[in-house]
Amino acid sequence: MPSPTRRRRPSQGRSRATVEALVEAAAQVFERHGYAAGTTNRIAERAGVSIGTLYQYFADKDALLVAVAEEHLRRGAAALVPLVATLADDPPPAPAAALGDLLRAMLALHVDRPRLHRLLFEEAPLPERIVDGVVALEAEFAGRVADWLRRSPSVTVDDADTTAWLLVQAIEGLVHRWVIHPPTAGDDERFVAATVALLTHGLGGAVRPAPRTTAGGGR
Amino acid sequence: MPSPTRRRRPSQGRSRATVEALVEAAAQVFERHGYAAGTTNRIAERAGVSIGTLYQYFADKDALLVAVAEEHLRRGAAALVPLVATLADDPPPAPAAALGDLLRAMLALHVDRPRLHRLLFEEAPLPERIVDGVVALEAEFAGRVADWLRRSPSVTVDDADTTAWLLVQAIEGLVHRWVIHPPTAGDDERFVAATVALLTHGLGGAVRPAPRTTAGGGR
DNA sequence: ACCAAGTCTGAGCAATTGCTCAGGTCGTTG
DNA sequence: CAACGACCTGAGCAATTGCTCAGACTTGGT
Repeated sequence: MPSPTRRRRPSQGRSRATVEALVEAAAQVFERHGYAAGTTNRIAERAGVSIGTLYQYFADKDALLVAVAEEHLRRGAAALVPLVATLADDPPPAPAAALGDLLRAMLALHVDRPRLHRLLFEEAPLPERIVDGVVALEAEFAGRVADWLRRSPSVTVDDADTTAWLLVQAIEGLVHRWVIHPPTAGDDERFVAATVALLTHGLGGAVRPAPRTTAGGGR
Repeated sequence: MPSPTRRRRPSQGRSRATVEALVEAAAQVFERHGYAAGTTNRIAERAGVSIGTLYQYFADKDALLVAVAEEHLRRGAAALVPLVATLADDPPPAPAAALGDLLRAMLALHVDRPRLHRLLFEEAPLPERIVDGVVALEAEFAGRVADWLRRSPSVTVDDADTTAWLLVQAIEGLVHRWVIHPPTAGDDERFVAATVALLTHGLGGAVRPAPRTTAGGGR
């Protein structure tokens, strides 16, 4: 039984290359034109095959989108799952280090094709199956983060579950907004430093080495 | 000269009511069906007028979307601008109170029609004029927040500008995600409390009344 | 060389949809 | 009442687009 997104299984090397080219072309066309204006004819043309070939491997336009989303998700999970797993280490990783690593990993996942992820999960009509998968993955991450918060001696939060959810959502959302509308061009480390400081110490954070005892804002 | 989004200016009371009904119908139809599937015929039907009437007041489908966006923005600005203005008070408002007020105001703006704002600024093809307006408003807010951070004696951050940007984006993004995918149903105060705690004190925050003096990163 | 299965082609069908326009209805003014 | 303009109607046009199908080309095994 073929995958629900595929119509025909490629068996020879030639057709496997065709399918790869189609998924890549779909990602490019969707990224550039959006979902509605990303026509199947354009995708086939971009992939260098005819429209008939496209419909031999994909049941409909949605199947193409799903294939792109699955590929994107696969890469994201591959990069983040091991990182999140380290939160279970003993002793638990320090907040600043852990959050910085996560932020840098998320940034790396979004530097190229920044519009694609947004398109996949906000603009385009992904089937519930995929959306549920993402929600489940986020929930799993939040659960592991909550455990980590509870096990960390330097962390004292009232509501570990809600705070963990906030952390997961904030990291994902802020990285997104940063890569799409950066207020200052490209200074990624500045973004990471400020975000880590905000999340670990809040507005009272960023204590400089040996600060004056007088009151005074930063800088 | 008519507004660029309008074709004909309504002069009598009857037609003004028609235009209002059309904008409201467009908001409902776009919210329910998305932009692409929100057909102009359906909007006209929902508003109780014929398709011809719709095109007497709106040049094209985009003009309808722009009218909805402008209305939405008008309400948002009306609710948030006065709140942000209080950040310039002397003495500066306490972080917890100010952030809590902003969060509650944002929540109130999104409890009904949670999908609409997302659709307007993420799915639909808004003209640059509108997007630039939003970016400018966010930038103005971030500027006022940065000033407030610098003037607040209890706040010590390294990079007030970047932190202010992070606060604005985090509040907007987290409220969005909360109203669309709340992990636990509807406990808004819990969300506000946890967010305020995270943003003001970070992971070392939420000091319970009379905590022990034992080790702990808390402040 | 031959053939069966795998692979590819692309003109065109069916359905959707944004939008027009010729003509109708209603309210207001002289 | 008459007439003018504001307002409204809705069948249908033009263009787009997802997708089909009948047949041609390629490959690999015998």
